[in-house]
Amino acid sequence: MDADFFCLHSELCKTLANEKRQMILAALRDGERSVSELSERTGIGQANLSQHLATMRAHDVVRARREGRSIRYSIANPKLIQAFDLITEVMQESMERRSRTADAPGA
Amino acid sequence: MDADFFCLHSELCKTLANEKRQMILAALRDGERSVSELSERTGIGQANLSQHLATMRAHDVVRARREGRSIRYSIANPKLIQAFDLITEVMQESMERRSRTADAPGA
DNA sequence: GGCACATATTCAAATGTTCGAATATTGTTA
DNA sequence: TAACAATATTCGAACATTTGAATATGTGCC
Repeated sequence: MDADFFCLHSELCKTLANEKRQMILAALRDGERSVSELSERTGIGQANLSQHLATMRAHDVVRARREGRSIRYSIANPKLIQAFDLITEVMQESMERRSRTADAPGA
Repeated sequence: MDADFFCLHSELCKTLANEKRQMILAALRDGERSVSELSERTGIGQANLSQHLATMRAHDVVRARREGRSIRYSIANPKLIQAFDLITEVMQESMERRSRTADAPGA
């Protein structure tokens, strides 16, 4: 595990670490969507959406495929969904621990 | 999944999405370490290390425990290691695909 | 070709992150 | 309690990210 490894790894993480990109990924969870569908579903404006999609394409997080007039995006690797869900679990467990600690009589 | 969810989720991701913090996590993988041990292992300076540890503490990514003069850190939730490894796999698969594509005769 | 539609790119301002130097805090031990 | 060792915090400068407005590109259809 050299410096390069951590650099690449954190680049990929950074790609996932953005509220809007997460909304986009969530919208892509159950299948391909066109940019305009994504815009409707997420409420993100056209330009910004396209920018985020470009970032994710560049890091191989999503795939683009033209179909007629529109371009349909999908999640490139199902493991990304697993990772997303794992982080969700960590988040929930940490919130549970927090509320348990706050409720504890000794605190 | 509301806006809050994505905000929290991406906050946690952001905490992981940094080269140095990843080095710290990797150094904590196989057990507790004091700050000075971490500094030696990772080559990160004291102040900066402490800043990153504070960020990770704030997001419940690591735990701190005093032992004698030093403070020993550990990873708060083993699922974080799973997530780290999943992202590693995604990264590797994406690199493999890339080199296969580059080598492909049709390209 | 020329128009309309869908998506991408460029630009610049606002905002957020990272870093080391300096300094503060806090437990431990004498 | 004073001195020390270990860690934490504050500050400001450098750098990176995010955003919408404007504009460009590409595609299908007449």
